[in-house]
Order: sequence, then C-alpha cells, then structure tokens
Amino acid sequence: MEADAPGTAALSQEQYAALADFRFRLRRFLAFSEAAAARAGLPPQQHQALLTLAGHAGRAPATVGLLAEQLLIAPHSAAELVSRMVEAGLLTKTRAVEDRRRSELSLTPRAEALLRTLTEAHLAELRDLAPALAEALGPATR
Amino acid sequence: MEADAPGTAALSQEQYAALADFRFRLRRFLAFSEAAAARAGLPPQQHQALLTLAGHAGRAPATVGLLAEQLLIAPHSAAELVSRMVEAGLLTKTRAVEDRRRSELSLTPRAEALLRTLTEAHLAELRDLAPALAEALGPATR
DNA sequence: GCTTATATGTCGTAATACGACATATTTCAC
DNA sequence: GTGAAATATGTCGTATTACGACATATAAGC
Repeated sequence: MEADAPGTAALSQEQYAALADFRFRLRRFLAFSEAAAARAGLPPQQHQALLTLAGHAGRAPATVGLLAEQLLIAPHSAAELVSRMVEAGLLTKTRAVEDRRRSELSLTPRAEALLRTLTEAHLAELRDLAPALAEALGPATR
Repeated sequence: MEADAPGTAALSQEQYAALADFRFRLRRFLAFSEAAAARAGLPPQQHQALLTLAGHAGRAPATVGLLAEQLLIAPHSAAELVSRMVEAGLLTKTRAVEDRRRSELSLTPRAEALLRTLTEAHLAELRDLAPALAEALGPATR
C-alpha cells in the first residue's frame, strides 16, 4: 500500500519538518565552519581546498584537477582558486616533471598551521554536533 | 597524556582524511540538492526557503524574519529573497493585521507541487546517503 | 507624544564560479 | 613519427546573491 505516484505521494508535515530541521543543522555547521575560516583570514573555499589537499597527503601529488574533482567545481575554476591561494602564500605550485601540463600543489608552512587550528576546532565542533546531525538524518528518511 | 596545546596537537593523517571525506560527502549531497532544484527551475536558496516554510506549517504564520533566522541570512537579505520569490509566483505576501510591520508568507500551489517533487527526491537520496554520511561523521570525531 | 526598537525594504558593491575561449603538452592512430 | 584529438591549465567578462549603509513604517515603553 501507499505506492503513490510521484507528485501524489502524501508527504507528511513531519517529513517536511524533519528535512527542514536536517538542512537547518547542516547550515549551522557550515556557518560555523565559514566563521572559523574567516577568523583565520580564509575564504571558505580556500579552507576546503587546504583540507582536501591535506586529506590527500600520502597519495599521488595533488593537482589542480584533483582539487576541481573534490570541490565539485570546474577545472578552470580550480585554477583560479589555486592562483588566489598561491598569491596569498598558502600554496606552492610546481610543474610536474613527467607531465608538464600538470601543476603539483603543496601547502606552505603557514597554510599547515592555519589548517591545523581550523581542523582542531572543526573536530571539536563535530564532536558536539554529530549526535544531533545523525539523529536528524534518520527521521528524514522514515 | 597527549593534552597538546592548540596548534601543537598531533593531528593524524587519518583525521585530515576523515574530515575531508565527510566534507566531500556533504558537498555531493548539496550538489545533488542544487541540481534537483535547478531541474525544477529553482535557485537553491529558493528551494531552501520553500522547505523551511513548509516545515514550519502549523505554527505561527511565517514571516520574512523567520526565514532570515532559519536560512542564517540577514533580514534584509530575506526580504530580497522573498521579493524574488513573489515575483516568480512561488510565494504570497500579506501584511499581518495584528502587526502591520510583518509580512506573512505562504506557498502558492505551484510552489507546493514543486516542493513535493523535490522533497520526494531528497528523501530518496538521503535514504541512500544517510548510512555513509553517518559513518563519515563518526571517524572524524575520534 | 516622543523616543527607541522592530520589521521590512532599497541600492550599490564585493566575491566567486561559470561560459566562452585560449594555450601547452601528451597520446594515439595511422 | 606526424597530425588530430584529448587533457590540463589558464584568461576574461558576466551573472548571481548576500552584504553594508541607509531608509521607512509600525509598534512599544515611559
């Protein structure tokens, strides 16, 4: 029973409320994150770029294209982002020797220090928010 | 042991990777959401406004200020958003009788139909993503 | 009734990702 | 191995949207 066609399904008030609540909690986490980055003098996307690169350490050298993939932006947008970050002294860019089309990216010491502080704050915040977020995740799907 | 001062704490490679993974999954969910809204002809923020209002149904009439609060934007930004949505035929705005400063908002039938479709798609997507998201939430805080 | 606070609204500005386009390098078919 | 196609990065002008600074209308408090 209750196999309503799309557009006919009876969505309950509770389902709207639960999904709205989930998105609200998400927004607050993201707002926390942006505020923390701003306090560190970083635009939010630059923070995400640093985190992505740090999380990728140990694997093949990171490139502009990798950043685009992970940040879900177009390659040429990643190129612009990287260019701003190099200018800000957060990244260094080196032409790869095996494939001279690629630029290999790495964090400067300043970027590493900023990211460490930010990551500590985020892990602490997530320790607080994770239970409620996970909770909000459940009801939305029932 | 290991009560390092901020900025000295040893963040493991795993912690960076886990947090990066969590944010990546979040981005993909948000990208799904934006794409779904776009398919429905809605800017993402207008979708969130509709969801917020629908989730609020049954309580005191929604106002521009409520929207600002829930979307974490400034009241005057919410006013602009609402104005665009009224123009798009998604919302109706009525001056409240008890307090003529307030505008009470409600969804048009078209908005309700769009939101229903979108919400169905989101609940389905979350049914898929919730386990992995919840999983990614845990390791990041350990 | 006068001051202060609240709710909404207007306008110009800033930030950033995009589309359209361009260049350099590599790969692949032949 | 050479030309065509694919890949990786880059440039520039544009669009979108939230903001700051400012403004108006209404309400509340004394």
